[in-house]
Amino acid sequence: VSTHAASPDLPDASPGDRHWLTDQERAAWLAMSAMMTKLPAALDQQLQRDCDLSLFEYMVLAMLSEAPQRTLRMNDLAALTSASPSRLSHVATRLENAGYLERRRCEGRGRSTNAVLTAQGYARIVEAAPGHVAEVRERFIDALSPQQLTTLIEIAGEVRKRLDPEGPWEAVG
Amino acid sequence: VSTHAASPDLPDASPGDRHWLTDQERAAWLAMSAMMTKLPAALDQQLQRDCDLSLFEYMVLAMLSEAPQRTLRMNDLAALTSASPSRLSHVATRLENAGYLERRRCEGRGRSTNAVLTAQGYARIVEAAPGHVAEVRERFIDALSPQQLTTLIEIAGEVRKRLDPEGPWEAVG
DNA sequence: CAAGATTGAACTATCAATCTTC
DNA sequence: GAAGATTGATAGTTCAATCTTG
Repeated sequence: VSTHAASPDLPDASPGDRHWLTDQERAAWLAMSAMMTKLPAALDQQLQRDCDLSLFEYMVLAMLSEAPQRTLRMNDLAALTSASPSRLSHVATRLENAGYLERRRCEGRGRSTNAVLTAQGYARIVEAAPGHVAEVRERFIDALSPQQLTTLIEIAGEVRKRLDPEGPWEAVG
Repeated sequence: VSTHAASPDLPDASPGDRHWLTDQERAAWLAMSAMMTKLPAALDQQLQRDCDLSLFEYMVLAMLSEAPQRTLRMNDLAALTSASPSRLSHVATRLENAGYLERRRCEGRGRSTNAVLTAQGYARIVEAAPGHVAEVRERFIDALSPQQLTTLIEIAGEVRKRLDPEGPWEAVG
């Protein structure tokens, strides 16, 4: 019992068991499940080993490095990194203590906070990027054909609609 | 700087910056990244809210429920759930204390340990399954066409080759 | 009082070290 | 001494509560 009925060779499988997913659906889900677990783990390991950064920390610094003025509102940064406000806030505290970013209250109209990448933070991401990108290529991108990449973009788009009832602004970055 | 060059409108972008990934590759990676973060989070939430189980705990119980004798060696269970031995061991301790599984030394030749699902554990997974499967359908499976599912299985297979140098035994379960 | 953001407490995962068995 | 498995310490995430501003 996970996403389908118990194995038929089990003598005491519940009689009411039905197939919840077809074989194809089940295969897709299990494959996706394994990939979602192992791919981030592999990228995390490389970053920890070579750069003493987590994948999430990398994402935060990277998104800031690409933003105009290297600045983003905490709220937007959370959305770009798919993180909860709480998670981002904790990590921002660490990154701020490390000297990689600064937080400033939005002046003028002000209930929001800006995160700004420091020069040190920019140097850090520039240093870390090549190794990370190489890992993304080796473990992910280079494993796939252009057509598979295209389909994957479609797939992720469809899934996002189911996860974010509210709108995708547009392409990120 | 994340997986490609810094934005062109940045006055002080490093002159040596190059495109690390093509637009398509970058889009695929960012889309995948968001999906890998949000999909497990959504499934976790449903299970926590309705069943007081984490997604990983669910997977552990589910894999056991499908195994012959509802029994698996810890090592195999770790592989099936894409977890480190350490992670599985900690969770097994919790699940054992909750009465959902038992651990027994493999008798006869014995450096390995068996995890056995209890009747209580089986009841738990049977109870949790419908809600979980409904969520998997709503957030993932039903968003995709059969063709997309097929491609996704291929994609995950290719990526797995890059992540597990060693062999995939065969279809899981 | 709602939105944006942060905090502290409880929980979970990861890493290195350990223990046992072959 | 290596494989299978576990443990304890450390680090990170989540949840609920809080604080501030419009």
